[in-house]
Amino acid sequence: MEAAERRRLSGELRSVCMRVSRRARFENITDLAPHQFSVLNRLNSESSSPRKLAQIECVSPPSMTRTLTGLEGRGALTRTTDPLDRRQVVVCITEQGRALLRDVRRTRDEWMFERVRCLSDQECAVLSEAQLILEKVVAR
Amino acid sequence: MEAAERRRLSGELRSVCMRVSRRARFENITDLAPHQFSVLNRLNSESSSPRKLAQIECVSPPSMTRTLTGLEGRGALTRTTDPLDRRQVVVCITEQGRALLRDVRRTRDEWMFERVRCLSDQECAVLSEAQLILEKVVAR
DNA sequence: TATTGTTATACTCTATAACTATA
DNA sequence: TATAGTTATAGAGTATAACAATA
Repeated sequence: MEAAERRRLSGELRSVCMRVSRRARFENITDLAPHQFSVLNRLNSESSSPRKLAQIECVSPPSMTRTLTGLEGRGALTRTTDPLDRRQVVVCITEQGRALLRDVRRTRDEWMFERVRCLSDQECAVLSEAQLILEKVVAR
Repeated sequence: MEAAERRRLSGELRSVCMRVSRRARFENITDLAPHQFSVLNRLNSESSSPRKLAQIECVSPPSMTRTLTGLEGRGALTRTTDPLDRRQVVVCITEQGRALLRDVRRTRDEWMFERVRCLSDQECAVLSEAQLILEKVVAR
């Protein structure tokens, strides 16, 4: 495939991915803000500290304090002092937090599934292959 | 393809589209906020009024006023009174606004193209088919 | 009186700077 | 003195309610 054609494809793909993303997010009011979801999602993999979370999320420490306070107030995470270095705080997701995360994912996925279920087997096969390629694209 | 498998595919696809979207947007500081881009993009197709824009963008009229004031201050659009109904304001994109829009698109598409250019012809063919299917998905 | 757009005001999320506690 | 986290304060974006201009 020529470079010009690839450039056109890139633009179209980027555009359609953004529209899928936008609709899956906006058409489902999950009452969990994007930054809250992102932090909770991160904590689902492993516990962390406010500072590390702020760095990973590219947000200032005070902003992260606020985000954590909100999630803590909803029982989605706990903040405890690190016994080895009492300056640090250990942030852990709770079972309630995990449940919240599952709800959000389910709601978003539901939007997509409603549409994918109407496609032909052949179309699904193409999307299945495409998904693997896009994983490679986004991994870089 | 079975429903369970389709459900899995939907989830994976939704997730990868969101990651593509996020990276294409965040890794390019374009100095045009998402809501500004969206409005300007709309005006690129046709001129409109603040009220119509607020409805289309699902935003309150005062918020739209603010957004328009910001874009007007940058010379990206003009606001003129409609001579036929002097209550209404006609919002038009300027040549400077169109140039701004092109810049943002180019920067975002460049991120995608850098990755698509490294794929095989076969992979591009799959993505090309997938793009058309996703257009159908997102149109619903 | 109804409609369009803006201003007034408040709430949320963001940031930088100042502060507290610990190392 | 340096570091982790929070509080103080200010700057964008959002909203609803109140207002001015026009129909």
